[in-house]
Amino acid sequence: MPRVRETSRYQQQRLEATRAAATVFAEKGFHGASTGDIASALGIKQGSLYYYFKSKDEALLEVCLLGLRDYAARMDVIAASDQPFEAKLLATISSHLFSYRERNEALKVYNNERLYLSDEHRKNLKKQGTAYRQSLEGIFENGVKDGVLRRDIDCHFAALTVIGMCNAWGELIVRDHELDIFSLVQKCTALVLNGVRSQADS
Amino acid sequence: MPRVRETSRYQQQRLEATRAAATVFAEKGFHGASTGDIASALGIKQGSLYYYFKSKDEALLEVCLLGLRDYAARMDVIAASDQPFEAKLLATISSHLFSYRERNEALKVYNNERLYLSDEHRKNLKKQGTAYRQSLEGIFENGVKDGVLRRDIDCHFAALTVIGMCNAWGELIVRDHELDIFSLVQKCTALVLNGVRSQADS
Amino acid sequence: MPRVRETSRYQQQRLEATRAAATVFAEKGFHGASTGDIASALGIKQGSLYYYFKSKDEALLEVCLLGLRDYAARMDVIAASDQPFEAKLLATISSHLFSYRERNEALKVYNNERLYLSDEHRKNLKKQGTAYRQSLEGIFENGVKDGVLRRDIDCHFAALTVIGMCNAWGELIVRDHELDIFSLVQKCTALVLNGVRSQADS
Amino acid sequence: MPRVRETSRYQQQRLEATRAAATVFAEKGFHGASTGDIASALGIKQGSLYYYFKSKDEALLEVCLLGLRDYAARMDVIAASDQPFEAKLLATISSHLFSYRERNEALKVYNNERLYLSDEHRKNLKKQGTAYRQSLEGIFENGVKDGVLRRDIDCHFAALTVIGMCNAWGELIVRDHELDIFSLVQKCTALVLNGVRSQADS
DNA sequence: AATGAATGAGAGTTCATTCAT
DNA sequence: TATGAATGAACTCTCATTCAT
Repeated sequence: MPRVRETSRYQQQRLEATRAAATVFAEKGFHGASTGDIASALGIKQGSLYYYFKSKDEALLEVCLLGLRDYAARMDVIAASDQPFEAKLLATISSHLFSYRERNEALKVYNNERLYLSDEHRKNLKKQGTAYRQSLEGIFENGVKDGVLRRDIDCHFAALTVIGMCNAWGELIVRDHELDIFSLVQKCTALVLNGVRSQADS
Repeated sequence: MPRVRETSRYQQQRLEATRAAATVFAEKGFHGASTGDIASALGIKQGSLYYYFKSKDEALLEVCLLGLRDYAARMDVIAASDQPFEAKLLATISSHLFSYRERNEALKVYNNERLYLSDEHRKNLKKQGTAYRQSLEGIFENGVKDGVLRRDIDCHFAALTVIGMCNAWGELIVRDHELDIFSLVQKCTALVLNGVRSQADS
Repeated sequence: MPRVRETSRYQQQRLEATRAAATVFAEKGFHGASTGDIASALGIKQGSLYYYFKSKDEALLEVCLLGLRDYAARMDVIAASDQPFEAKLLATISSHLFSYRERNEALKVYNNERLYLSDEHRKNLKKQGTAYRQSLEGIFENGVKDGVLRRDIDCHFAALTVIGMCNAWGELIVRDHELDIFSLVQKCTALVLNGVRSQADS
Repeated sequence: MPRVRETSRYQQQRLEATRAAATVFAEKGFHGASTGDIASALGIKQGSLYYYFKSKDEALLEVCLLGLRDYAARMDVIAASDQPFEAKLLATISSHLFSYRERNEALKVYNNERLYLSDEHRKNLKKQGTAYRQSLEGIFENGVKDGVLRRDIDCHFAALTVIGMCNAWGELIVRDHELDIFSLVQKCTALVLNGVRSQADS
């Protein structure tokens, strides 16, 4: 079998399979989903799945990678730009929330199921996740340095909170296809920036 | 002669079993955890678990109920009190985050695994979850009415976001036993109230 | 524990337990019935059953013995009497069919479940069953000898057939409590004696 | 490209599996037999059995259907023919008894274990069983109408008795592979027709 | 005389995985 | 490129049985 697996046709099919796996894992969870479920979603037979993935575990890895694709990279671009803090924050939230739409359910799977990966696979992923958080943390730190943000802000805490908030909304985005993400991004950014209290009060 | 399964000894043991199940489900997920895992955590044999639960599904239900115990009730008390908005918000976040400590990992399990409950069991739970969100939403609405909160706040959005944030932090609380929750509560409340931007800027 | 098990009170209770077991075995079969089912039918707890039976197997043995009680003995009496063949046949069928009413479902259990007894227990029972058939066979042989029965009758076959017929009706008797056994006995006897063909024809 | 489970190879193997199940159920009863027993009899591993049957219950259903295959249909043919009563009776008994040989032990299983089928499966079977009895009853009724049978015959009773007798003999046929069924059929028919009493006597 | 509690063996069932075709 | 067939391990659940109380 001469390098069939490098064919672009093969890669195309494999991506389809990964997407199907993402959908199934997102709905039933990694352990709750069977290889048969994924095969069904693809319209092939159970055994045939192994033409695309060496194991169920590898399928999960592929889904996670798909979920993260461009994720950290975009974050770096945002962090490196010389926009003001507000714009960077909005870009971050926007990038994060839109991922949930574009990437099918892969990002949700990454969030919820990645800890079921084999140790080896998980290590590789971890780097990217950490990089993302650190980029965001850096943005906050710069915001403080520039005097745009309050001085007593805990940047680590703030970064984690933004990510957590985005992931919480991500769950709802995946579930509700009608949700207007543009307006959601606005609201999230505004909340993080200004809080809910009326300015007069403070 | 008290009926068997109402013995306080029995109920006591059953609670222990529920706690063990919470720990195991939190770590491995419902489908990833086996009844053997739960039994091991309890120090009994696998089959003996069925003396306390009719099925694995019932165990999950009990864990979810434990996670929600007093949850909505406390929320009602907070909502009904005549404290100012800030105090209510802090009380809510505090109640939510401390639940993650007190209740073992049950609340985390409720958040992540409840959708694997049998349909019937899930229906019963749903009410309590909805009630919680509505209480919180009411608090925000009153805040707006009283002029404490900005007029353009979307209360539904705000309530969901606060819950989402708390749950995101809850994950970390469960994972890191050293985390100082008091300070976490302060930071969360401050962020939601004031946002991160320095006042001068706005 | 000084010979409590010989108390007549104990024996009384044990008989009750055996009857309950008969009912349950008759309905669900030996393997389909659980010791819990029997205990429930008796109104006691599962473990308590072992006060009356050393094992489930012993319970089955007791039920079979109950089903056979007086069974072979009555057959001997009938065979030894000097009534004419017709009377003996009617007595046999009558004794057999009424057993299904009187003995609760024990005789049905004996017929259907005895082969699940442990080897040792089964051997003991076998004697009684064989004796019954041989007695009946003897009655037929005498009938032939006396010229009451046709000469070309195969007595072994005839005996087995009568027993089979009675057991087949026994199933229905157990199931249908309204069945009029008197008239059933008449019909069965008549059929065996005269067949169904109108006399003119032969 | 024929659908998978309709392959003749698959159907062939499934029939083999059903036969194996019949043998095992006949010997140990439905509850007493394990799926492992059936698999062993087939020469495959226990789990592999589920490639052919969705559940043990379905296996029982298949066995029952096999036991009844052509059963009612043959009865209809016999009833519809214009042979004299005697010939119809002989054909019926012959058909019934030979089924016990041909169909492996499936008919015995149908008789003894069908009540352990799930409710739904049992309903479907019931029709066929009832049809058989009614056909036979009709034969008797015609016999009476034609004057071949005695006028006071209870046709319902007679039909049930013949079926019961055949089933009783069926048990022995299954157990004893040497039994001469031709002669058995003769004896059964003669007994039902003429009874055992010598003609002079009546 | 009976029970609460536990056990361990075994059942039915599912499923990831393999492999010849 | 995909499938039919099979496997073996794991899992949930049931149950006969034991025993201290």
